[in-house]
Amino acid sequence: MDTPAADGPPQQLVSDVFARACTSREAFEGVTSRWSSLVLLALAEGPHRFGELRRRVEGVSERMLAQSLRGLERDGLLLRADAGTIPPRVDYSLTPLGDRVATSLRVLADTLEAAVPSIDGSRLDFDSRPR
Amino acid sequence: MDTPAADGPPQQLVSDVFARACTSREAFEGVTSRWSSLVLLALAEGPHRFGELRRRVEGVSERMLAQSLRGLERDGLLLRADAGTIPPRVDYSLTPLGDRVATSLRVLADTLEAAVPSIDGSRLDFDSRPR
DNA sequence: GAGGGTACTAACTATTAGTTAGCGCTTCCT
DNA sequence: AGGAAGCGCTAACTAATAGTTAGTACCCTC
Repeated sequence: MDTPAADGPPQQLVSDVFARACTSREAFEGVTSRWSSLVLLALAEGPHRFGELRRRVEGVSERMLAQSLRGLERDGLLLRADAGTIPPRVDYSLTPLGDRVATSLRVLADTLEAAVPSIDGSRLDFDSRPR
Repeated sequence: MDTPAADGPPQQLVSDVFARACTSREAFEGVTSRWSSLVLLALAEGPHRFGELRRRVEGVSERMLAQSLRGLERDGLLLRADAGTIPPRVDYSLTPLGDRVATSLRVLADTLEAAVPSIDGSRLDFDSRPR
């Protein structure tokens, strides 16, 4: 942060995902990690309880789900609302930042879903090639 | 693919990232995996050679870079052009699909880069909270 | 002629993800 | 009334995956 007398456009991005120690890279890795991205996608459809997420995100274990939720909560992408009742009830919902992130992930997922035939073809071709 | 006589909008998405065995989920995981996403981001800035990518993507090992490149090539997201010369020269560039994917990742990265102060604050707050 | 760059790969180890079991409590089914 | 299932986790253990080190065969610069 050494911009002594910068009078250019309001804000300049000083953070860089390519930089190993940058918060944005850590957050990027957190967001794109296997289960977190799917959790965000699920929450983009509306608030969910723990068990609902577990069922929605096919194949996630309770351990990984809990871990992903903690990470996303820590980065301020989602809100955890513990009703404090018995039996327990905890609701998860996206913050505005989480919603923006989830929106980009949705675009990505849509692109990939639409490209499935192309991808399948490419894989077949690649795998049939020698070496 | 069981849409016997659908006459609605041209194409309907039948693939679902939430489904464990779906190609789109596999591709999604491939694309969002730790190094692949960074490689795509780097290639979005233009074609790169192996060594250039290695230097651009801070912290990647040659093994992981090679592995990521194979995966992305297999899914048809990038093109590998081996000059066949000695010393070796291999150029990597994005396909149209890879470019679309990289664009979404760029949006995601921009969002996160801009949110760094917010994320740092959230982390500090989260970590200072008891338990 | 020593050192570094080219694009990798094989073998080994550290880290991380996944599995299993359990917690105290409630509600449903019989 | 007894048993099973669901709730939201967590600890301990194991399987998978990521990262590290070293090596390849050749070239160019100092």
